[in-house]
Amino acid sequence: MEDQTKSRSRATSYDVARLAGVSQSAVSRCFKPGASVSKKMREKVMAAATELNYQPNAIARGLITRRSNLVAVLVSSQMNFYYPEVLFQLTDRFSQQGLRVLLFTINEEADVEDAINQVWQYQADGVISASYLSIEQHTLLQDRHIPVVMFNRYFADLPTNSIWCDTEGATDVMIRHLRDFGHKKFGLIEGPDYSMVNRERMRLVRQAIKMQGGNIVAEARGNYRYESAAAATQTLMESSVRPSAIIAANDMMAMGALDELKNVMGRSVPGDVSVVGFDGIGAARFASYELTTIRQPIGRMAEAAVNMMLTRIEKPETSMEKRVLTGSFIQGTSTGPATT
Amino acid sequence: MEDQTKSRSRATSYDVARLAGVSQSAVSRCFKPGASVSKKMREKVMAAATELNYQPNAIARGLITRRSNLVAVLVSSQMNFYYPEVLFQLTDRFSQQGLRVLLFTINEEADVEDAINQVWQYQADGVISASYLSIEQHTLLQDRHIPVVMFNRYFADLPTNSIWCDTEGATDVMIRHLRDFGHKKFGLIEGPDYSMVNRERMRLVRQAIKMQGGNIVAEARGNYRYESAAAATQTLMESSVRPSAIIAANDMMAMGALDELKNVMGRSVPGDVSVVGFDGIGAARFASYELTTIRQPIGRMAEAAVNMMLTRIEKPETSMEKRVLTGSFIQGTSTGPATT
DNA sequence: AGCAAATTTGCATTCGAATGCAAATCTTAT
DNA sequence: ATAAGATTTGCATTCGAATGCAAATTTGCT
Repeated sequence: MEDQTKSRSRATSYDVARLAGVSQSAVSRCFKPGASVSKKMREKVMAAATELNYQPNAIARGLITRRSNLVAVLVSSQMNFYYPEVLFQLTDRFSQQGLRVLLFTINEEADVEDAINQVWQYQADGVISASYLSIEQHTLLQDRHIPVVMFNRYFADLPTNSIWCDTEGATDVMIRHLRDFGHKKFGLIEGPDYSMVNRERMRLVRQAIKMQGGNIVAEARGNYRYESAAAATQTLMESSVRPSAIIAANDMMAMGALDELKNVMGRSVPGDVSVVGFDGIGAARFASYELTTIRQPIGRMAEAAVNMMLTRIEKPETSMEKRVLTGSFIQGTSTGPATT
Repeated sequence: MEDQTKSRSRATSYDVARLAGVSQSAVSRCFKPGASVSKKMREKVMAAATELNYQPNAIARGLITRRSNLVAVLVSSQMNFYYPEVLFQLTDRFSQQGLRVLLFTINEEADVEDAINQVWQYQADGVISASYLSIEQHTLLQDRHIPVVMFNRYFADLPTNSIWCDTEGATDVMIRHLRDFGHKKFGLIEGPDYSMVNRERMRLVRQAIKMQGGNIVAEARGNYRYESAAAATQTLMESSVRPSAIIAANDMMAMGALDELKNVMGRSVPGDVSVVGFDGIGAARFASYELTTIRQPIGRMAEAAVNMMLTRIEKPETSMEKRVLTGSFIQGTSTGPATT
C-alpha cells in the first residue's frame, strides 16, 4: 500500500508536509539553502522527504522563481574534434555550479533561429554560443534579457560577453620557429571566410610573416574539416613556387594536409614539408601527427565562460566583458628544417 | 512605451489574450496543435502573439501537462571519439521530434547518481544512457516510471529497453578476412572488463577464431583510450609467440596500437603486423590509419533510440524491447598478408 | 424561419514550489 | 515571571499555461 503510494505518483512538498505534520512552506524552506528553519523542523522534514523519496520539482520551482537553472549551449555539429572537447568541458563545469545544460547542435543557419526560440520557451537562464550567431540574433537575445556568452567569437563593433583566445604572441613564436628552421616559403590553408577565428588567425600569420621575413607563395581554402584539406594541399603543392611549410587554420585541416602529403603524395613530413595547425586538439597529439600547433587553453576558457555566465545571471546588468586568454605554442614533430 | 512593455518582461498568454480581446484559454488553444479553434480566432490571436513576441512558456506548460519535453542524455566524457558522434546524432534527431536534450557528462560513478537526481527534479520525460548504469540505478528510474533506453548496453537478466549492435556476423567476416591473409597468430587488446560491449566483442572474436582456426597468442588490456594502447601493444609484441594480427576492442585503441607499431616500434602496418578495431568512428578513416574495422551504424542506432524513446513516452507501459542492428565489416588498409 | 446538433469560447481550477507578511514560538535579560 | 526582541512557522497568494465543463455561437437541415 505504502509502496504503491510511493510509486504511483511522485511526492510533492504537500505530501512531505502532511507526513511531517508541518506546512508546505516549511518544506519549501528546508530545501532552500540559507532559509530560516529550526533544527527540529529540518530533521522532521528531511526524514519525511527521504521516506517519500521527495526531490523538489525543478519545473515548478522555475515557474515561480523565474530561474530555470538551464543554460543553453549551442555548438556546431560539424565533425570537428574541437567542439566536443569544448562542450564536455562546459558541461562538466556548469554541472558543478548547479546549472544544467540544454544542448543544441547547429547544422545550418536555420537551426539557430530554432534554438533561440527554444531558449525563450524554456526560459534558459543564459546562452553559450560556440556556433555562428548573427548580430540580429544576438540582439534579440539581449532584448529579451538573456545573457549571452560567445565562445571564441565576438562582434567587432558591438559590446558582447565573450571568451576569446589571443594567439598573437604564439603565432609570432610559431613563425619564428619556422624561420629558424629556414622556412621562407609558406602555404596557407584557410578556414571558411565567415569564421572570425579563421580571419584572425590568418591575419596574425600574415603579419608575423611580414615582420619576420618570408613569403606566402600559395593559398587555398578549406572548411575546417579533415576532408577539405586534401584538395587544398594539392593546390598548394601545385603552385609555381612550392611552399616548404604549410600553415593550416586548424588542427583538423593540418592533419588532413599531413596525411595528404605523406600518404597520398608520398612526401615526408617534416622532411619535405613542415605542417602546423591551430587548436591543440587531443588528436593532434597522436603519434601519426604530433602536430606543431598553437593550443587554446580550452579548460580555462570553459572555466572563464562559466564564471562569466554565472556573473551575468546573478547581476544581469553587469556591463559587457571580453575575456581574453592566450594560446601557447606547442612544438611537435610535424616541423623541421627546410630543405633547399 | 509599448517597446518598454515588450522588453521589460515577457508576454504571457494573458497579455496576448487582452490584446486580442479573447480569453486566456483561447490563446492556449491556439498554441496547442489539434485544438478546436475557429479561423478568425486563430488569426486574431496569432497577430497579437506576433506583436508581443509571445512564445508559450515551456516551464509553465510542463508543470500542468507533466511533460517537460526534456530527454536526459548520459554520456561518458572520456575522450573517445565515439561518444560525441553518438551524442550529436541523438541531439539532432530529438530536436526534430520536438524534444530537448539535457546533457549529462559522466566522469565517475558518482556523477550518475547526480544525473539521476537531476532527471527526477527536472521531470525529464526519459533517459538515454550511453554510459554505465547499475542495475539499482536502472531500477530506480523504472520505479519512478521514467523510460530508460540503454544505448549499447543492456542487462542480461533483466528486460530493458535497449539499442544494441550485433557484430557476430561482421566479426566472422573480419576473422575470415584475416585468415585469408594467412594470419594464425592473434593478439588481443581488450577494453575494460566492466564494459559489456568489450566482453561481447571479445567473446565473438574468440569464438570466430576458434571456429575458423588460429590462436590467440597474447592478450593485454587497455581502457578504450588511445593512450592506453601503447603499453598494451608493447606487451603483445614482447610475447614469446608474436602475433601477426592485433585485434583491438575499439578503434581508438587500434589507432593507438597502429601508431605505437609504426611510429615507436618501427614496424610496418600491415607489412609486419595487421591491426583491426571496432566502431567505425570518423577518425578511423583518416589516411594515417584507414583501419579495417567493424562499423556500428550510429545514425540508424540513434534513430532507433529516438523512436523507442518516443514510443515509451507516449505509451509508458509498452513492454520492454531490445532493438538490435548489425555492424558491418569495413576493409581498410591496416590489414594485409601475414609475413612468415 | 426554427430547431437540433456541432463547434467554439470562456470560466474556473489545477499543476508544485516560493515568498511577503502576520502570527506564533522561543530567547534573553531584568 | 515578564516584557522586549529575535527567530520560526503558517497562511495565502503567485508564477503561466492547460483543460473539463458549461455557456455561447455557428452550422446544417427541414
